[in-house]
Amino acid sequence: MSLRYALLGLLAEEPASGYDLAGKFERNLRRYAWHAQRSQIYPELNRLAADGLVSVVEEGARGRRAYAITDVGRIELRRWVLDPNDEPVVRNEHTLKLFLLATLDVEDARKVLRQQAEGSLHEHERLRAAIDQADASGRAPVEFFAAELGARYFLTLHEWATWALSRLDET
Amino acid sequence: MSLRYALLGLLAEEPASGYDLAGKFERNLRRYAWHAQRSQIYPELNRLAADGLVSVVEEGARGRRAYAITDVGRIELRRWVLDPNDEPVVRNEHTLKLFLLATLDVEDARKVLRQQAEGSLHEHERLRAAIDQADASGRAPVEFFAAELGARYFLTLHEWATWALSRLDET
DNA sequence: ATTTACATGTAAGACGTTACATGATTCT
DNA sequence: AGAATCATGTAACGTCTTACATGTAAAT
Repeated sequence: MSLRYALLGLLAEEPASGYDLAGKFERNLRRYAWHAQRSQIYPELNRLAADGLVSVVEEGARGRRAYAITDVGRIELRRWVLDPNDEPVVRNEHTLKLFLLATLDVEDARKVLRQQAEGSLHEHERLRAAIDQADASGRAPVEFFAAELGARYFLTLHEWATWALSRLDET
Repeated sequence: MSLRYALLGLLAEEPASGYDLAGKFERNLRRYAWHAQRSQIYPELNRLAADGLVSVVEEGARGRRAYAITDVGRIELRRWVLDPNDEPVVRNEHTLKLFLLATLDVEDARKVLRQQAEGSLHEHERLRAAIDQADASGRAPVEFFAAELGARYFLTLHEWATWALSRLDET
């Protein structure tokens, strides 16, 4: 059911079409939080509309339909975000591969860990620069909390990969 | 197909039964890398055996069957782990909720962040203690790497939530 | 005129969850 | 003797992916 709330969350910021939302998933969510294809988004939007959580607010060119979150949708979104939810399920193929590196021989693992250490440091610096630029322009801080978490996450990944490399060197 | 490789990776460490593997998922993978239920693990083990990637190495009490990875399985596991695979898909309900914090009002956001700061510190300490214990008894690298990244990840979450709370207090 | 981007969907099959089903062994 | 844990599975249902299907508007 997370897809439903991801859509509500994106629509809570501004009205958007299914096509727009697919772009938002791609740009803002898929690397850290959630992924969805268009073929999943369109039917779910129709279900959300049928349930009264969103409504069509604009019909544009090429059959475009822009949706907005309703008051009922906002209440339901808030309920879900505030719900403590222990034991959330995580599926991260990238992290899984990092764990399984330890099952390969040392030279294979070293090579990939070096790439990982480098790549995550680069991602960290990219996000940090974007945050600093946004900070300077004096925007509302809460909008950048997610970016800050991303930056810290990639730094942690970098440090972990470096640590894992040193562990492999010990043996 | 990730489940298949998660199983191969765990079996690359040591032979195990489906029941054992469910425990390994629960303890080592589910919070940051991958999750699987027993009802998914047993059929997949049978498929892996049929494909010659694992084999039954022991039949014990209560119908227990321990599997070991085969040479073919090891080759296939290595191929998958080394495969670059850009754009891996992430689904993390917890992170999604953190991203959607921006849609709540400040008091609600504070509430979530306090829960987050407390919960992630607790998880960090739990994992760090488990690592210290494992360090003393010399456990398998896969479990060790997983726990270390988990511990670092939860500490990062804790620090981020604390930072975000202090940011909210500033205004 | 042609290409690119916009725009919405359906269908088949793969993957994952929840509930159900069964029984053996160990611990207290 | 009873409870907890070990141990393996199936069935129904829900979610997600991949391939297919269709057409419009803007840019070059």
